[in-house]
Amino acid sequence: MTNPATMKIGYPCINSSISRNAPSTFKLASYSESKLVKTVKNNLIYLKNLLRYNVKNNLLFFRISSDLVPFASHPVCKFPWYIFFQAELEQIGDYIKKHDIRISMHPDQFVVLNSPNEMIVQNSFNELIYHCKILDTMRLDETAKVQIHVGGVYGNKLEAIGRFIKTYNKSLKLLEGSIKSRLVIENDDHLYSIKDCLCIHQQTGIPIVFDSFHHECFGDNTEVLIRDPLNMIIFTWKKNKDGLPMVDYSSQDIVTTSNNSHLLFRKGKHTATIDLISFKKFLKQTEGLDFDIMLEIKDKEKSALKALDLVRKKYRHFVSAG
DNA sequence: GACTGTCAAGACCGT
DNA sequence: ACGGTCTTGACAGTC
Repeated sequence: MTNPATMKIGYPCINSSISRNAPSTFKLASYSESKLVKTVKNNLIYLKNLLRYNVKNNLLFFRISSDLVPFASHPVCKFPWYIFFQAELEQIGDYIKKHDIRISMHPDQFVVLNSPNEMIVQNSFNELIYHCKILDTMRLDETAKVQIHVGGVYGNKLEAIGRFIKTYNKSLKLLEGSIKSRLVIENDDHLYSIKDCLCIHQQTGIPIVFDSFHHECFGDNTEVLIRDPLNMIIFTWKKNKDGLPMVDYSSQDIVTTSNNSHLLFRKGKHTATIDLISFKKFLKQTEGLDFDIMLEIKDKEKSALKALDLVRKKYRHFVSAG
């Protein structure tokens, strides 16, 4: 049985029921140190409010926004924000640890470790260093992960995978911070499948995040199995070191087409809110497997609350017994 | 106040 | 070689 006492439910980056009192970022052209300090200060206040909301509502898995410190990995930023805001970051870290909140971060598509272009790889390193610096300064352990996609294919997937493995095994450990121990890879929707990620795992030991939506989109799957691939990635996580496996979940937007009477998936589109019938099916298919789940759905915390409610009802006997 | 173009960054695809 | 698209929110400028 999936254990509702350990499974954590969360959502990424923003919460639509918590208002902001100031801009979260600004344009590069208007960069200044004072603007950066002001913005980060506000972002940290927002993050604290958001975490308090999450604790109050039992949403104990959260993805911290990559925009916490705007332009942190850009050459324009020489400001040692991690020293300036050290006390506040530590304080947030203490709160996270106190309430046992699971944390992840997800750098944008610009992190491409297997690019043939050295500059792009270097920029990717800088971006990873930035992400880890946040988690390190918060003094979070290795269960707080930074998830990325494998990258491009460049006409030869085998070579591209080879470059990824070489970079991971040789270069990443030379970088500062906890990058190598925090990095995890996620299957994407058209280039690297779970199978491809497993191939990389075999030669690196990198844990794999299972994205159910990308898995459904990948290739021409007519009948998509969830349980088998999920079962395979679970063993890529070392429970004591990495924590529970992470799963990204979102539901397909189903649309009708004019020239076809069947309902078709429009690949890559997310629904506005969680489809509880699909989610129920997902829970049924994954019964007995232990993981934390991140709901990547437009209305963020609202869907997470609906999902939590469903899980609680489904496992009422467990919760009341435990 | 509403609307719209634009934003640091990459890869891929069709033309 | 080049522009559009992916995806996406929110800033910033315009009316």
